[in-house]
Amino acid sequence: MGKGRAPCCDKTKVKRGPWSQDEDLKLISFIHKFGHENWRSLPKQAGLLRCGKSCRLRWINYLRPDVKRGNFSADEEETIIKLHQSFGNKWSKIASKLPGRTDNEIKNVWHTYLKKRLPQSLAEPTSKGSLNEEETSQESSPNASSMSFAGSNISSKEDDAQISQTFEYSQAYSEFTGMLQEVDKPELLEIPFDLSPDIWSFIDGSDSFQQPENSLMTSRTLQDSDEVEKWFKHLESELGLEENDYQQQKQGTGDVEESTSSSLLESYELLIH
DNA sequence: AAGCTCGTCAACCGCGAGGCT
DNA sequence: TAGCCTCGCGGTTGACGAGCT
Repeated sequence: MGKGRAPCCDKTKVKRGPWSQDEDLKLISFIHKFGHENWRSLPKQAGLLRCGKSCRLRWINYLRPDVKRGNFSADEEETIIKLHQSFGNKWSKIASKLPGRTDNEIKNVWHTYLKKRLPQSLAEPTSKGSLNEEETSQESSPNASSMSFAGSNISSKEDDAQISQTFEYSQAYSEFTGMLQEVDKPELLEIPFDLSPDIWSFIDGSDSFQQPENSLMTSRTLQDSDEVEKWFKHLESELGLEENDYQQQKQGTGDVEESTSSSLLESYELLIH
């Protein structure tokens, strides 16, 4: 380890607190275009006054397309309780067994709700060391980085075995596994309706992204105009926008842009959930 | 209606792990 | 091998809304 800890960012120069819709859009569209190879440099390249950690958290916990929102089902709650018995406060571990759920979300649910539902004895994990050393060493596979969602890495075989023992409903578990494999496919990151770069420029209201030098993302090929048309037709129906509005936005008046950016974000959320 | 308390959840913080030079 | 850097994790905080007095 190095001496001292370099601050992750200059806290006087970054924005903190809740994210605005505009920031969300910038982050979404940047990641859609270029991926998230380097969280530290991402905010600068995306034109965000945020620290990389903040961007990463926002993406993982809220913005990524496969994140499942809304109340936890009884099955999910049951699963969390059982997994907590096995793993203790290994929230990312637990999250990896619940497709679309994030460690943060599970942690919150546990502390605010599930823990209180259980008798004291059950609210504590069965043993501190239930997650053995082998498992721990296998946890952070470096190659999980490029598309590693906090909640969607495929588990090791040892984990699988343990989980299978933990679950009585092994069938449900195998369904989970199948879903996880799906979720781990990078292409599922894609936002519905494959959009052309032009559209993304329009959505975030600028062409100001700095192309990362070593971006892994291949540049998107221009989609045929049918796709674009489909997208706008969909937006129009979702948002009740007139085609005129689109023309105005292309010319770019501030107010219209702002309201549209929020509408588009809503639309995006509608589409992915 | 106003003030207070409590619950929820998004976001922040600090640390350890591990890769790279 | 040491130092540096980034990422991911888990604990904690704080804003905000709902319910209660």
